[in-house]
Amino acid sequence: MISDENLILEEQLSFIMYLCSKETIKRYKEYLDPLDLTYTQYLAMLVLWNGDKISVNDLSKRLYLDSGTLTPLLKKLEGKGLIERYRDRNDERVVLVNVAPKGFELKDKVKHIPEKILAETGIPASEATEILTTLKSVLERTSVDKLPFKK
Amino acid sequence: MISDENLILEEQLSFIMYLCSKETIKRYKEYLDPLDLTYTQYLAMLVLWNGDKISVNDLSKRLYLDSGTLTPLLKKLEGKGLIERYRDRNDERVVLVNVAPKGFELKDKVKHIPEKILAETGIPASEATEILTTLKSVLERTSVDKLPFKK
DNA sequence: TACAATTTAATTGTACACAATTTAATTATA
DNA sequence: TATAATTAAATTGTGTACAATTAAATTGTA
Repeated sequence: MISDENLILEEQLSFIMYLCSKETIKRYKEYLDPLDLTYTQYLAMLVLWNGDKISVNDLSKRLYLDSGTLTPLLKKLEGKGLIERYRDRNDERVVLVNVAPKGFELKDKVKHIPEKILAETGIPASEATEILTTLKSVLERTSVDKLPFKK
Repeated sequence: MISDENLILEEQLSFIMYLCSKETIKRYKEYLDPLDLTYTQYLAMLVLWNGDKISVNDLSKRLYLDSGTLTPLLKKLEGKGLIERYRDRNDERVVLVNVAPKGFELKDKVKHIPEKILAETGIPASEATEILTTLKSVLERTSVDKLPFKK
């Protein structure tokens, strides 16, 4: 039987997921601040480091972010000299992005952040992998749009 | 052996947690929009519904939000007539908050949202409980500040 | 008891996050 | 082929989220 009293903040899965995300991003902040990168900028760089040039549209699908978030974010990364932005010659609607030379230098500095944070928190890598699998499955079932994970 | 290629966006636990949180909040949005509540406002109301009056400071600890976020949010809830804000007579630094009559009416309308969303996503309640336990444990180990979960 | 230290909210400034709209370019079709 | 429909980014507006600072009230202590 579900009474009103079951509506307790700390028992809400959505709230705990929201806190896990926020607190983890705070952990990243400690490492990213000295590199003058925000967490979202770091995510964008992750995509760009591991690939060739990519359109804003494709990047938005990978990151689950729309152009309203990405456009200013990419302009900031461009302003720092980390990426290059330019219109696609074959389709002038499309804006392509790729890492600039200065952006490649950063990769080595962020490479070990995830391991460092896991170590800090004392979460064993094996457990992290398990949780990752679980949450990927949650995401698949929760995700609203037909994006990469939903496919 | 950890190569650069392990730095793949979709394999980052932090990113998947961030997506789970965002996508879940989008699910809530569908139910909260008609009630003119944002997700964060809903969280604040959850605390207020299940308790007496509370100070902004204590609320901030429950919600893991600082006054920079809470002050404008509470002013909005007050503007909608859902809560009352007033200075504590015994300590004028403290602002107390409680649900207004109009705010109580909303509780019945949000009560079943979490179950509805679970049903939509097809995640069984038993699995949700398991994931909740797992993520509470992650939060405890990740949380930076000495807040409720860290104790 | 004066005054320094602390506490509590509020304020300021930066950076998302996303819905809705707009603009420009491309594609589809009458 | 002219025009309607679609697509891609950018823009606009609202609402967090948080660090840093400020201002007012309270507490601690010399």
